[in-house]
Amino acid sequence: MSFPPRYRTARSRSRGEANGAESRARAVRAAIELFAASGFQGTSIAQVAERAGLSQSGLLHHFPSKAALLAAVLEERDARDGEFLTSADGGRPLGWAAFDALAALTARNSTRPHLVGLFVRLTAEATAPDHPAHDWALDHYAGVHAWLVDAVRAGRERGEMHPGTPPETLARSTIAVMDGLQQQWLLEPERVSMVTEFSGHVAMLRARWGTAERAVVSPGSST
Amino acid sequence: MSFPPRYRTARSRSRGEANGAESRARAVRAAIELFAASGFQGTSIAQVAERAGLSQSGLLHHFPSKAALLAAVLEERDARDGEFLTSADGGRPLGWAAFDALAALTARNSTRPHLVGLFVRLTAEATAPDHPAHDWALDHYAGVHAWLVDAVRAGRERGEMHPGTPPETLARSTIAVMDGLQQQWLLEPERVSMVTEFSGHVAMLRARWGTAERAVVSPGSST
DNA sequence: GTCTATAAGGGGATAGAC
DNA sequence: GTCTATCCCCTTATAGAC
Repeated sequence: MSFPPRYRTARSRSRGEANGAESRARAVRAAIELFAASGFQGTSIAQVAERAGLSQSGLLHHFPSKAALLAAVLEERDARDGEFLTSADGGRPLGWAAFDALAALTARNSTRPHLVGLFVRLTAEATAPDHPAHDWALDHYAGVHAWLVDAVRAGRERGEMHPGTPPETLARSTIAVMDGLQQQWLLEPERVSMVTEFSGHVAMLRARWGTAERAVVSPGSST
Repeated sequence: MSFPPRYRTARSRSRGEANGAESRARAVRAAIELFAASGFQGTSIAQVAERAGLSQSGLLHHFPSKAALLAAVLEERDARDGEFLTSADGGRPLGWAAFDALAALTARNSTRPHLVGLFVRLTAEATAPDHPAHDWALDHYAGVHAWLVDAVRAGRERGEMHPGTPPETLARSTIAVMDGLQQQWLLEPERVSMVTEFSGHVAMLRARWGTAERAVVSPGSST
């Protein structure tokens, strides 16, 4: 049992000691930024250490290997945007509300290039079965896909969506649009607006699968 | 001036000599496969050399640097699927025909995981401004985007598509769907059918933006 | 908890023989 | 056109001092 918040004292600081948890957190933040910019394979732990203000071995004290550092990074990432897809009360948005939640997530993402870069690069690398983030990628997609499929089923039952709406296909392609837009936006941030394009996509889905209960945009209208 | 097709003779073979063009081509093929599986950063030129049946220096005789090898790989890739988006007579498909051409390309791609892996990994890496394939990625997206925008404009003028159809947004999101599906398919080839999902997407676009001149799928129908 | 030192190997690229 | 030998730097990881 240790007393939770240990702050640095003048004495400990002069001896080069720091709060371990603090150093660890700095390292994770540094790793997110560097993995985001150059990928996991394209980043060395020495670079991460330098940005975190640690020596390479100092860093490896907190994470036994580079893969362990990656695991910590992924955990942090999921924590940061998993909260976004569940409301404060733990309930999940259903029907069109789920698509609106994704649009909101896209809007937030467009202010966080770090996290987007991390995601785009990592999912591409992690396609390889032997990549340390491979299982994470599988879990991630399984989770989002199931979440969205459930939301569409609920939307159908509530009468927000046509009975013929295909949940799997809708989920799959919507996730694909998000990922593809992130990729294009990273490449040319000034030319591509993730928010506009994704909102357009959702509007189109509403026009195709929405029922009269909710706004159906007719061809030729703006927005 | 050299006499174009130089074949290996028993004598040259015994001296360890081979047709240069042949070795070069083997190297490019090997590089495509390895870059596809592990990315550019994740592949060493020694690995490429081994697969091509050359020593590392033998490989570097044909390509002065690893980046030069990458350039050759990208050139080869573009040659292989650029032909697909222009008809035999050099004309380009317009209106819905362009989307059908993309669907056909998707079908072909699903038999060529090598090229898909190459594309997905490389475009993700190449998002970084200092990546050797960055300019290629910019050109690639600019080209496909312009191609599709033109096709949609033509479709509107022909009356195949509603006058309110937004060319840029439609192009952007369709490309995003393709890229995103490729990514998901690479991760789980057995669970994801690029062809089915992309065709579904195109069918939805027809339902939303198509005019009576062409089939409009009504909600609830299959396919 | 953090450091220096070092091991042990891989990376891209060059020189020069054949 | 291809090879062997070599250079030099960067990589991950460990040992042990403080």
